[in-house]
Amino acid sequence: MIESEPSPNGAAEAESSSRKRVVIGDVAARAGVSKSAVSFVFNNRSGVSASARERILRAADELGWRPSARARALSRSHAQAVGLVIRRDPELLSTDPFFPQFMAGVEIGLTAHDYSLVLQVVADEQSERAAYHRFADASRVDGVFLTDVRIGDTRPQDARELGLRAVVIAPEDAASDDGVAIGMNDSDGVRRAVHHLHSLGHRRIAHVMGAPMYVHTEARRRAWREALVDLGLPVGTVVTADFTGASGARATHELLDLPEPPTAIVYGNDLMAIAGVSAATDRGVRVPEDLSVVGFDDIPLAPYALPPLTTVRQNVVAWGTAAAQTLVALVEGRQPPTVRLPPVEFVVRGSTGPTRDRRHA
Amino acid sequence: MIESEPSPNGAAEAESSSRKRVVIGDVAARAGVSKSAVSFVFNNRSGVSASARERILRAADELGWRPSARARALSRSHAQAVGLVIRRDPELLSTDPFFPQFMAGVEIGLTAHDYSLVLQVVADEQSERAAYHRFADASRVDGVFLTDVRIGDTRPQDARELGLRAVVIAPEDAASDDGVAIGMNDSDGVRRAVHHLHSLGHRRIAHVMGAPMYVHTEARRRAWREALVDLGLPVGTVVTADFTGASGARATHELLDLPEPPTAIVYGNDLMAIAGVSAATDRGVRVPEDLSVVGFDDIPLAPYALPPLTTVRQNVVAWGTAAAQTLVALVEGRQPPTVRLPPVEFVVRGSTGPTRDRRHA
DNA sequence: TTGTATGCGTTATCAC
DNA sequence: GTGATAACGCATACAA
Repeated sequence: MIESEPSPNGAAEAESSSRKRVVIGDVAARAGVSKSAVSFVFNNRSGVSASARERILRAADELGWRPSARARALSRSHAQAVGLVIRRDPELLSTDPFFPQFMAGVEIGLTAHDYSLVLQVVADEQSERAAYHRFADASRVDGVFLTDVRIGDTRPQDARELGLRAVVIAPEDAASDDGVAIGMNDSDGVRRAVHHLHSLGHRRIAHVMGAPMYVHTEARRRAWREALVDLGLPVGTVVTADFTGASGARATHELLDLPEPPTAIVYGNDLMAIAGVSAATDRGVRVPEDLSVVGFDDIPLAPYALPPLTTVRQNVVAWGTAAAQTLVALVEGRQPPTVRLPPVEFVVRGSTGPTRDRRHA
Repeated sequence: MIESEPSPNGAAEAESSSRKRVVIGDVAARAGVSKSAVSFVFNNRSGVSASARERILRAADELGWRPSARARALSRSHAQAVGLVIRRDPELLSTDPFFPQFMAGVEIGLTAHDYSLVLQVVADEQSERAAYHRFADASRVDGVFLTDVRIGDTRPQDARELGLRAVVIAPEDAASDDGVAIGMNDSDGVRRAVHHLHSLGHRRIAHVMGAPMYVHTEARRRAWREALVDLGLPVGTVVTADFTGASGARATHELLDLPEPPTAIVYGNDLMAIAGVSAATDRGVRVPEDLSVVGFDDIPLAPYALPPLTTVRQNVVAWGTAAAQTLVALVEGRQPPTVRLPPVEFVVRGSTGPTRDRRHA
């Protein structure tokens, strides 16, 4: 229970908004010790007797004092905060289930260490660079999360040059050795999707990929391709899209216009997949009778799509927590814990089904 | 273009990660002035000659110096940061288009003033209170945004007692006088939805509302009711849900089980509406032939739902920007600008249609 | 314009 | 090992 009401014996002058801020000296005076003693107690350092510690804690509690993050940041040269720069088009930002979940997970890891998360949402690359510079130059944060990693991304090096610690969130197999990485496992989900489709009898399995600049886009495409090869299936057509609904619909039309259209499509995310179903339906192609569709993300709407969407689910919250723990450790100069991320789940719903010949068989 | 490469004449010792942090004194020395002069220039204050200003800016640029947010925060007793505490269930968080867009808008308003946004995602009320206390006690932020305002919410008062400025984001008509508010205009959108349905011949128009604790839930319900009354229509059935897909589906079944089921339903958000369509379809009720459906939010998926969803769109980004400008002004003791928010839009798509008798007429 | 005190903890140095 | 004292971090406010 967090209560900051002034202790009854504290003082009658309290409660007025003009109450002076309680500072470490007040606590020290009340406990009859020096400021350093108070500081030591609040930083879990030895050198304070049990009785003194007791008095100090009580005094602090009675006065409602907590160390000022501002003063602490200055004297420690340490912001006790980490940053997240999100570069996304506004439209994509509000569909993407990644960031909200990731941030929720990050908080779990940060709150435990009393770190704050400083957020910056930007629209383009120039603002993104500026954002990292602001973080570093003004010493607002000690480290940053790097998400949406792009091919040839220089941010890991940039961060290092700016003196920021960084944790890269990227597909495992794309994780370079530039700094510590939290590995996503997109490939596994896509592989399972392809295997699932194969087991339903599909042989022409296409892929609609997202914006090609991202390493996770490429990771998913590669996983799709490799799974097909492993299964001895022909490598199907891949169409480049950009994760938006409009692009997913367009890509779907392209695929269905082919002389030999696919009987199944693996999409780079749920939004494109659902838009793809919509596009297919518009032209009389039924899902899943004529076309099976697999998404990626398992957005909360996926079960309510018509038909309910078969898709890949990852535990993004767990990544966030792991990334936060890692970054805090890095910032504090500790060895990052080895994280164990939960495996991806493949969720079979109504948008995938047996090929026509199988069904008739 | 933001570049922090050490000036060519800067020093050869640069680039090493062990470079000492450049401080204001270094800039002052290089420019041959006092620290105060440098400070004045960087705070746009008079008292520095044009030539000195010139030298100072050049020196700072060459050294790549910018005032440290940490030191500035301490000496100004001002964090130059504002906070946003998001309390949401993980599931709802990742569907809600509100927060990403709101945050994107907030950034626009904050970046202009060089403020940072500190974010905290929490799961329950106790953590929420703790989060505000942490913000205030540690002086991490100067003000906060209060979103998802609940009925009988004490956060405006709490914030004041904690010494935090606050901007409340709530429906216009629910805005109390506890602090400054940015008025959302949910009512207008709902009213237009009801009028739209009425013009299509609907007379039994139900409402599926979200979690009843929020003032915006209630604002939408009231708007629905008042619109019906204004039009001389009977007040339909209202079912309480909680903004999740599951609750929307359940509520829809409840409504369709009525002896006289509605011919149209206005939902509190798009997720429930789409889940409602799914539920209706499952039991053979066709949308829009047998049932018209209106959502709220216009999520990016709305155009790709089957059928495409008729819904209400608000410019949440604009709110965010307005809220940020207002909060910064408040924090800096200025008169908040009068904001002019764009009106809501009502987007008619395929999920609403004429009633059966109209169509046959 | 400049020197200097100030904000508030943290930490190195010293004394017991 | 306990504890106190003083310097430090860095920019800003205010008197000079």
